[in-house]
Amino acid sequence: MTPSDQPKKPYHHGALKQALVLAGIEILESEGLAALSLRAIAARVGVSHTAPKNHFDGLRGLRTAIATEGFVRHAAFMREGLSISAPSRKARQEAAMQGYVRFATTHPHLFRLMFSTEDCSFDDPALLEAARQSYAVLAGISERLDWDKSSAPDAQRRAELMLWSMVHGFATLALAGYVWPEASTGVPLTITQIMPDFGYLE
Amino acid sequence: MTPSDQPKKPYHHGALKQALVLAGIEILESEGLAALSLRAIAARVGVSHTAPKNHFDGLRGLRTAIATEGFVRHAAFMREGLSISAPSRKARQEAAMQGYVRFATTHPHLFRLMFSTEDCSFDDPALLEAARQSYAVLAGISERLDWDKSSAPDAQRRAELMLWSMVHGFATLALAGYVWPEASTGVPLTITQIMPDFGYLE
DNA sequence: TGTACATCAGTGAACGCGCGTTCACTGATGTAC
DNA sequence: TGTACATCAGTGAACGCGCGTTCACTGATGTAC
Repeated sequence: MTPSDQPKKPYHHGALKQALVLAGIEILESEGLAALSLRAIAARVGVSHTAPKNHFDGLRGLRTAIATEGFVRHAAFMREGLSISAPSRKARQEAAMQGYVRFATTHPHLFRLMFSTEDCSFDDPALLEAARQSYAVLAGISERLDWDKSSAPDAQRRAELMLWSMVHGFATLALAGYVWPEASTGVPLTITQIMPDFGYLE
Repeated sequence: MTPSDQPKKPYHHGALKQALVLAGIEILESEGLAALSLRAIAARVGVSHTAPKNHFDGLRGLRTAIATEGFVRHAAFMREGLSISAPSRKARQEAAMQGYVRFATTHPHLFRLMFSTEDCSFDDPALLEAARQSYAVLAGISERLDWDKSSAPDAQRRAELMLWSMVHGFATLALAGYVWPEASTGVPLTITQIMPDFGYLE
């Protein structure tokens, strides 16, 4: 047994950047956005609270990186739904939107961070690319949607934004606990239950 | 000129409770939610930072009162739109939803506070009542909406929640700057431009 | 009408807390030769 | 292969800041008689 076989705690972490992001997500899940400080994240990784400065431009940079990972998982939730969906366009549409909502309700604080101008820098290239991947999934299920019998040149983009608004609003209101009491009375409603059946072109 | 005619700064404010709420809204408009502290609000009114304790149960209570006033104004925005709208149901629907979005974009931080579980107590009776008034406006424009040709017993409630989700999602995404770049390319879209024409029963 | 007294509303100093930042430092790693 | 040196990554103490809370207080108001 050579000395190199002995367990040693390396001075350099090696993968601190990713470890900080994962620790940040864990803190979000268990304590919420307000607890997401540089000191708390560093402490969870077991590192000095000044260490993140070597990898991120302050708290805002780290939060942006966490939101980026959030968008990656967000897209994965929707793709996972699609992967087990029936092949019809309506079924795929429902599957993706249910994935969207399920992500929000499963990771409420991460979801909030992902859309918070206050906490994230939306001009960060990595964040934008990850967000774009989420949008691509949504755009995919709104193709040739016959939502207003219109063939205007921007019909596709309007349909995307309509579906996106609906599912995002539903998820956001669910997280807020449906502020208006009337909205949550009676049987629980799902995004599928409130989605109109738009039909498709062709 | 009697002594009582002289201007005097009364020890008791007289309307401190309402003054604190209004000062809080002003701080939200100019500095955002993070700046909304007890000390900042009290300083703006010109009062000791411990004075609010006599009227509110801490920062959370004051923030809840501010959100309550927010819902009052939110409903007023929608009603104002309705008051100058054409009488057709479609026109009224568009007017109310435009009012919803206009409130959000005009008062972004107040709007965020109103739907933030972290900052407000949604079980506060005054908040609930004010929120209910906003919901009543939305519910009014979704009456007998023929959105899915369905006459299921919960059709009305589902229609309300669908309209609410759509307009709330649109407003929220607008505030987030349409995180996905593709969504904001080309001509700017309004809630009216993405709203399907659902038609009405009867 | 006047007096005594309880209650209400606001003061201001002090406290402890967690925060992000700065700074001089040190150990680990990479590279030129 | 070895040496020198620059750079990278993380340390830990110290700092100042704004925060909400506590506390003893005082001035203003209301009420009982």
